[in-house]
Amino acid sequence: MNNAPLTIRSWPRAILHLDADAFFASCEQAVHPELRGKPVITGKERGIVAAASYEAKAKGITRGVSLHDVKKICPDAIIVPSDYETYSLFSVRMFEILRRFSPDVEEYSVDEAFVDLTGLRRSFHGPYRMIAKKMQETIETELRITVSIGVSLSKVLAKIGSKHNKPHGLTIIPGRDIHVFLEELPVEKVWGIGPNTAAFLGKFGIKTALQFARKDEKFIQKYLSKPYQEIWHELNGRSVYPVVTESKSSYQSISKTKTFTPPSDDETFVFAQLSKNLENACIKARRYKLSATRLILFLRTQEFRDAGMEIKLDRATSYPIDLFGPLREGFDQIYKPRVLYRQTGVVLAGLMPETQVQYTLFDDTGKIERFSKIYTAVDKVSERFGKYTVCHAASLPVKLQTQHEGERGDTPERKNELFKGENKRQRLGLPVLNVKV
DNA sequence: TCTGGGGTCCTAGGACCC
DNA sequence: TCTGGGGTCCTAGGACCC
Repeated sequence: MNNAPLTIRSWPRAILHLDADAFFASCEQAVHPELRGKPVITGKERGIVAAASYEAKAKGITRGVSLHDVKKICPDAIIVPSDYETYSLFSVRMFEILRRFSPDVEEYSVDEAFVDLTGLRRSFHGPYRMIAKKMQETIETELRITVSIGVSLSKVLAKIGSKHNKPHGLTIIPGRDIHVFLEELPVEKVWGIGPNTAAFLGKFGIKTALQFARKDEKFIQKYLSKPYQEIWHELNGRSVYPVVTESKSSYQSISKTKTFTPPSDDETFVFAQLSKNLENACIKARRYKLSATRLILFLRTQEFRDAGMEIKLDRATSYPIDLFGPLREGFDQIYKPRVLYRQTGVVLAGLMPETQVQYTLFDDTGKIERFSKIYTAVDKVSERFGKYTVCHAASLPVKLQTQHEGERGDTPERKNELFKGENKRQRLGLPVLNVKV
């Protein structure tokens, strides 16, 4: 569909990439000053390290380490559960600050952004380094977290820059210095090149990013597909990837998965997990006014073997009640008794806008309308009183269990004068502050 | 990184049509 | 019955990202 030929954008461009340092842990330290300077780890709810503060990293803690091991490596580590609501508020604030400098801000992930600075030197009366420095200072003083920045001719190079010096780094890679930064960089560290492609390139003697960038175009076109041709151009300072300003408004697919410990072979429990996945995915679909035409479900065993199946729906829907039948049928086909499962998952795919759903003569439109009313009401209740105030009976075993464990609910927590009185729903309406420079 | 949770895009190949 | 050429749509699966 999107088979547009590769185009190189006008150049030279000035692209900035910003990456927050140890984001989750930094947010915790910003909100709780008593944690500053201490080894802080988030991910308590999962049992493995989600983020580690630089103090913790210095003691040898890395992402993914089990909390059990953390206590051995670093007994004084402070372990807290991840608080996504707060991190997301920091994230919004961070993007807001960037937009004071340029309207061309891409919110790439919760802790990363690209900004197109091309042409801004004039209005800021100074070099790109100065603009970047100012952005960094503003974020660091207002939010009390640190960020690392890279500025170069393309997104791929800007990313290399922001990673070059962390934390609190600011790296400019001008065209004439590109080779300096690529020389020592293993090719698999380049954004978009994974272990598979790195292994393939290795067969041609390409080990570093510079060796890859220096290959001639004929070679690139003969052996590599479009994404890698694009990366090749970007590494050579020719911008291909634009900074995408529009915020995400739609989805190709919506998935919900859940890993549970310990693994279980209890059929009712495993199905309840799946059923909760389905309810969550449907809630999200309804929030974006999307309906699914395909339902994918899968189970993962303790040995990481997946069993899954895809079901085509004869009518697009976002109501669990339409989907429990197919879900159960699919489940019965892939579930094996006496096998230990550790994860379930659901994907809603083939999404289309709710308004475009076609009904056939055989659909009971009266019934559909009633479902619509019921779920509108359910969504309202959830919004006011928290998720899962109302849930389907099939998901009940999970709900009861998590209540028993005292799982943290969705109650908005206000922890800091930084976000006094704000919660997720309000944050979208935050005023945008203007800055004079 | 022996393994969280949520996504995207691209390509090849089959089905079907003229 | 076999043979061409050309196009579209859809899907499965690979590869990567944070």
